[in-house]
Amino acid sequence: MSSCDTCVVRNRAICAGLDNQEIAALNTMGRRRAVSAGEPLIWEDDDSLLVANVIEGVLKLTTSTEDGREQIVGVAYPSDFIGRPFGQTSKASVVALTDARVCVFARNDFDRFAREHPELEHKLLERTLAELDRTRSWMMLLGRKTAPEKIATFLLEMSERLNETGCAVKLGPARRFSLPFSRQQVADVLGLTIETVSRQFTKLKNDGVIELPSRREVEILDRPALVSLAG
Amino acid sequence: MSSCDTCVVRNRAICAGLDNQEIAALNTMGRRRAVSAGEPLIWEDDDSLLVANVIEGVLKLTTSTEDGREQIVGVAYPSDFIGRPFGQTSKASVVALTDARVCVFARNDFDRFAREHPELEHKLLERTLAELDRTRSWMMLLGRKTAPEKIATFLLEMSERLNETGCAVKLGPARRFSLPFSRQQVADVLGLTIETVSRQFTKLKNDGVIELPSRREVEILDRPALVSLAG
DNA sequence: CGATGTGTTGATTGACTTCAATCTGGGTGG
DNA sequence: CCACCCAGATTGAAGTCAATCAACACATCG
Repeated sequence: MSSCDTCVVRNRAICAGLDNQEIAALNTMGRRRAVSAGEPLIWEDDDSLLVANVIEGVLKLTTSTEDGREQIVGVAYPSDFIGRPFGQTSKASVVALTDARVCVFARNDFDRFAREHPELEHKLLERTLAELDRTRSWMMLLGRKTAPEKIATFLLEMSERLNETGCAVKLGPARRFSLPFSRQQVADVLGLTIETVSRQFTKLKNDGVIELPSRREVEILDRPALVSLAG
Repeated sequence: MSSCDTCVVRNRAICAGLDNQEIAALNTMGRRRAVSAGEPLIWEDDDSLLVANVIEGVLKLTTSTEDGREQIVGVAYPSDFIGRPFGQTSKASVVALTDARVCVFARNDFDRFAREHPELEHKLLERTLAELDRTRSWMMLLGRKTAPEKIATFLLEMSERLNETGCAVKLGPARRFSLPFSRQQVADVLGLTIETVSRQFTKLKNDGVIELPSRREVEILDRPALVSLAG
């Protein structure tokens, strides 16, 4: 009985496209693990001992300065791959934002397996290239955009990313969604302070661009306005 | 007569480790191209038609907003790989900062060749993962560091990167080097304005941390101070 | 030697942060 | 059941860092 058989991200994760024998081999190497909200999975600057596929939930990748400033450098959704294969240390911490389930592998085992299975490495390469693209466009946001632009861009990105997590069918961007981030975490994504995030949110609400049914809920009332604000 | 035979980055670029037959095949696909300082090689949002290895010189990867703000999202040195394989469009422009020589491939050809040569894809994966690490640590700088910290971090990174370009032997960081960037370009790397960059440079000079023999030259007088300022 | 592009320096402004007070809502124990 | 608690969020006032605006310096090149 293979747990891969029942895996909901089986067709979207890097495992997609592997044959039954390969899946079976991967299955013996990996194991499921639950990570509850707030719990860390990987520590910055630690030896890179494990890698994983996200099955369910959302996790943040962060780097910190010695004096405690934090920057969220990536967000992992279901079917995303996390950890640092082929490297000695992990340059970012990984912490669950929501309760999550992941499929973890010892990095050594995974590295060896990947090198023997070019199709898997290719999937990983495609994913890494896409992540690099996304990360670079986020650099533009961090370096050159104003607070209002950052918030607008963030909300648009959220409304897209949080909808992909469903099924294979490509849905449009969500009109209403539940943020997996606290205000502080939004600030850590955008390179702002919690107060600035709060102020910008209420401004958008007062301007009739969004509605905020609860702390974590966002409803986009005027998407074109948001797009125009995103710069 | 293969031009790869005489290639100075042959043992550091992704071509390293390929056998003679593979090198010969790559050689028929690629061609050398000179790019003079300021000349673009790839345009943002254009179809991704070519990829390349940097043989000599330094190039910048940039993204821009509609209203002309620019952010440098990466810098490519000799032996680095540029362009977007396995993707329809390039998300960043590539422009030469200095006179440069590159070895370009039609993306189609390269993609096909790479898929048939797992060792090459593996090299590319390792490179892409390393670049992602570097990019993420730059996000921390952009989002959370102050102007003095940005400048100090930048100078330290320059003193390291500009020395790796030599030979395979691992040299220590350079004490003195020539920036491949104008003040405006330094600003575009750090998410600052040209005036702020200039002021921070002169402040470091007045504090005896660095010397500025000419506009492009930098000499590090007090590295520990710089490390401590980098935050 | 002027012309032009690049860099520096100064004065002022403004956006975001910081500091501080208050609010809110979900959970708990009396 | 509801008063209380408390972390998270909002709002306000004041401060600061970097941007902007503006003038000038310097080098390179016809």
